[in-house]
Amino acid sequence: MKKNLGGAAKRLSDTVPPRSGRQKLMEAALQLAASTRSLASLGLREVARQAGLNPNTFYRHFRSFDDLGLAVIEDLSGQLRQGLRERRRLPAAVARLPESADPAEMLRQAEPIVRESVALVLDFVTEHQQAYVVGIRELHGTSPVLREALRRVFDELAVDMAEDVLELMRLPVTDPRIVHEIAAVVIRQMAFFSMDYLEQPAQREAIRGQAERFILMLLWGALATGGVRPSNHL
Amino acid sequence: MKKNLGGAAKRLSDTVPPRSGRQKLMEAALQLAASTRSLASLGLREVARQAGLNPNTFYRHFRSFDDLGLAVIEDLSGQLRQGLRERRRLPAAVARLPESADPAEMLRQAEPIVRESVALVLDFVTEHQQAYVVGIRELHGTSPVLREALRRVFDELAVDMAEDVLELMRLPVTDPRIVHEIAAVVIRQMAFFSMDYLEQPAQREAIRGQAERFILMLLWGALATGGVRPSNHL
DNA sequence: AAGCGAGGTGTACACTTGTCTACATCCGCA
DNA sequence: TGCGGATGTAGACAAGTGTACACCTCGCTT
Repeated sequence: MKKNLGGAAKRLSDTVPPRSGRQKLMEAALQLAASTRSLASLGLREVARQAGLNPNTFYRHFRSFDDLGLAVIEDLSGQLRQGLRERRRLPAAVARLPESADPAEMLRQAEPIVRESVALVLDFVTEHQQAYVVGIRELHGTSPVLREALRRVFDELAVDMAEDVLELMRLPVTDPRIVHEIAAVVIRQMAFFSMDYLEQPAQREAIRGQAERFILMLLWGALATGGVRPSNHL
Repeated sequence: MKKNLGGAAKRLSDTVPPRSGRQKLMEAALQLAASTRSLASLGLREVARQAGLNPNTFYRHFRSFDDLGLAVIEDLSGQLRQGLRERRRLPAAVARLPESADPAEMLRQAEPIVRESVALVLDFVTEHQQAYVVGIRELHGTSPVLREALRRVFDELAVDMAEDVLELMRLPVTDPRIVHEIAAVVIRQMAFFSMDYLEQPAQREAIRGQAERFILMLLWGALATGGVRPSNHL
């Protein structure tokens, strides 16, 4: 049993364009999880059936269900991170904030960037709806392995975002750890906003506004309490 | 079928110290869900076994699994809301913020209240760990019924909190909708912080600090952008 | 005192599940 | 040419599942 699986799992960048077996199973699992239940509680036979494959074929590619879940997450996280990074370069060219000593002025100019970023995230989750929903599910799901993996994905996103914010906005925040902390908070909150956005299409504009306001408020607070000395503008 | 359930459910303050049947099942489900899988994906027989009851007895009390889930959520949400409300009255007597035109001064005085509130929530989730974990799981779970129910629970908490903030802190925020919006954001974020808090006992003090900073930043931002006119202190 | 219904138990059936062993392909390489 | 490993299929097994029907036993009401 062990020999077959080990061999199959190790082939990474093989010539596998006829997306067969492994990939079919992963797609089937994702589709099923998005529409029915959680990734971790899927049935082996169920997935195989959906993929149009024999139940036993599963064993050839994955040794456990967490194994499948990890593969799916890894795959998706790659797509997601790359997708976000690609598009994020756009607004960077559009507007680069000048350094300013006045937080109010700075934030007024940051507003369009925030608006653009929020739109970017919401468009992205709309486009990859099922993958996103599954991801959120598993983030609080039952499998510690998947939880940990997804937590890392989110944290990577937060790091990316923190880098961008530092570079793009030149916020006068002294402690980079604080920036990362804020980024993590924003990412998590955007997870909620995104779920609302997907689930309540009628309220989309309102939710978008909430997200923008939230981020602006937080930036304000960050500048006031974490960056510049409060006495500066009081 | 309907008559049986209704009759059993209506007995509230009856002489039911022999917590029997329905309650046993609910406890079993909660315990099982906390340690093993999600509420919605539990087995009928599994729960009955854990409760030391015959599988068929389940039918006498609940007509479906969502039914059980709803009952559990309703029960817990009652406990939680009441528990929070009870304790929240304490700091109200301790420190009532004086009205002040200076946001910085106001927030400096709000700090202990925030600290106290954060401690309150974190203590509470620690005390009701399994119930809390299950709740979070189902908030993003597969059953739309339970998701909706939990969303409502969280929203009620946000309303409570908004009321308290308005009364306790006398924040000069004009639009009460904004207060509620902020409360909702804080509640959700506290959900994440609480999970971290429970899962990483070694980091507890750090996480507590993050939560406090987050709320203070947000309050700052709210005062600056949503409440008082920005020109006031700039 | 009789009857009724709520709560609880036992048994049974059809079905799904994970896993095992055995058999059939295909492709690359000696 | 033939061989080995990776991939996929077929059938079978015990165990677990949801549900249905029949039965028992209290506590109440009339």
